[in-house]
Amino acid sequence: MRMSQFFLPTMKETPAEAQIVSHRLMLRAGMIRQTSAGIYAWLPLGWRVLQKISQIVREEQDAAGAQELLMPTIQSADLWRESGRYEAYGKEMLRITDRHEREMLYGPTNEEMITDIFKTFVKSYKDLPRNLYHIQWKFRDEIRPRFGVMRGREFLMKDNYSFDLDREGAELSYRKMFLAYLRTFARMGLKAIPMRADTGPIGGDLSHEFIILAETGESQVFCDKAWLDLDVLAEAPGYDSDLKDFFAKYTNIYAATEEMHDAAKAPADLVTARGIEVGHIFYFGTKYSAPMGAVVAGPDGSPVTVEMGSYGIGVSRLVAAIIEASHDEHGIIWPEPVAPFTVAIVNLKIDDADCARVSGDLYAKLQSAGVDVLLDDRDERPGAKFADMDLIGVPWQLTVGPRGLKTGVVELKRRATGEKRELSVEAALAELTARG
RNA sequence: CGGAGCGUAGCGCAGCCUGGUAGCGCGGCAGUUUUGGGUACUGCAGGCCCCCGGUUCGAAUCCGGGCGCUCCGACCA
Repeated sequence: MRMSQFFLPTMKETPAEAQIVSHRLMLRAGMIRQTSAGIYAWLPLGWRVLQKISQIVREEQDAAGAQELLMPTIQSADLWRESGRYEAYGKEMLRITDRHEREMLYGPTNEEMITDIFKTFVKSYKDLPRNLYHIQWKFRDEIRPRFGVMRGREFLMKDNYSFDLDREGAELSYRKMFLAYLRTFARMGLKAIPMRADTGPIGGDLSHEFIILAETGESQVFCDKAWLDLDVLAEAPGYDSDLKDFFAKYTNIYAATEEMHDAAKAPADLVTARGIEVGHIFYFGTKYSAPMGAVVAGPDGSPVTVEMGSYGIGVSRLVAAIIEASHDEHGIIWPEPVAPFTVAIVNLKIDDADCARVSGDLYAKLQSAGVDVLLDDRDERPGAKFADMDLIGVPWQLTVGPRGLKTGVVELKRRATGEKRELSVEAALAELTARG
């Protein structure tokens, strides 16, 4: 992307309404635009990040055996009457009436709809297990939306639903999602810690919240110091195993939210920190399948009510959560896997022939190597360019200026550490091509 | 949902008390200048002063009603 063409409205000043650092930085970096209380438009830079995050979520869901589909945002009230939640859900549900006076709603979640789809088509135990997911906009009419996309009313969520013949199968599905979530967050550069949770209105008796640690997190959490050294990507077993040992290991290390914390059970090496909830998984048995009649024929021909679980990741919240966990006074520090661009080329002097030629050449070669690259070809002062790059947090920043080119070098800066190195154009190209 | 505020240029704000030509900084545009971490100067453009009604010769300003937004608390992917 050429920055001169890119729709990127960055700001020097911070809008007054933004209270937390991720909200301020998202506004200043031109990622979002508020359109109503708790409702945001995603501008091109923000949308790129949202897609990067969605893609990682998608890859891990697919690897765990879940299949993607897409359900609508608007649902029928009748569907929710089947589970009894139409009345139970209260004012958080946005209710809509269509031109025929039919009662509709903007989905806050999809248990009813997926159960309806499932029961229509799945009639035999031979078709189990099934795990279906989608990434779709949800609406929950929060009393007080705040903190930007961290607690918006409309938000993008990955939600999926598992269907199994018995509790044993359902628990295996649960463990697979447990692993998938740990891997998903780890791939985004986050330390996410699963904590036993209340099941709340969704119901059920087995549930974990995934909480990432960030100084500015909303809630107090407690965990064993051992969590900080775990590397799930290095040791995780495959999805074809039963995952029992893995699950036991990870659930036996102490971790608790403030509500569940028990000082008597806490280890000596206790870390007290702030956390942000980015995912939540539930096993809830037949809570929806029973009232809605999701029944299959078992091996002996008799009807079996299926065992279900549901699993959610707040995709749009993750954008803010990552910023909360990774920023400095200059701006965002994107972990490379979710960065909107991996590399930025800063042409310091656009009317200098050498600068234009070298930066244009680097840009073309990196692009054809499949690297997400941003070329700053704007007629701005160097200070403004550097400030913008740090604000939007591009992990690798390659500065091409007349001073360096005299001796054939460019400067490569790593956003995360601030480390700068001078190297030849060829060496820079080789190093950055490897990041495609 | 209880409490507290705020709506004036794209953003941050002053003006309102005490009614009389709508302002400042940032940003934008043009130019000069500068050129390796948000340069300086000059000029220009940009406003249904949230909406509706009332008072008044005259309302951004006073009064009434509405709408929107924010903050603090109780609740939440």
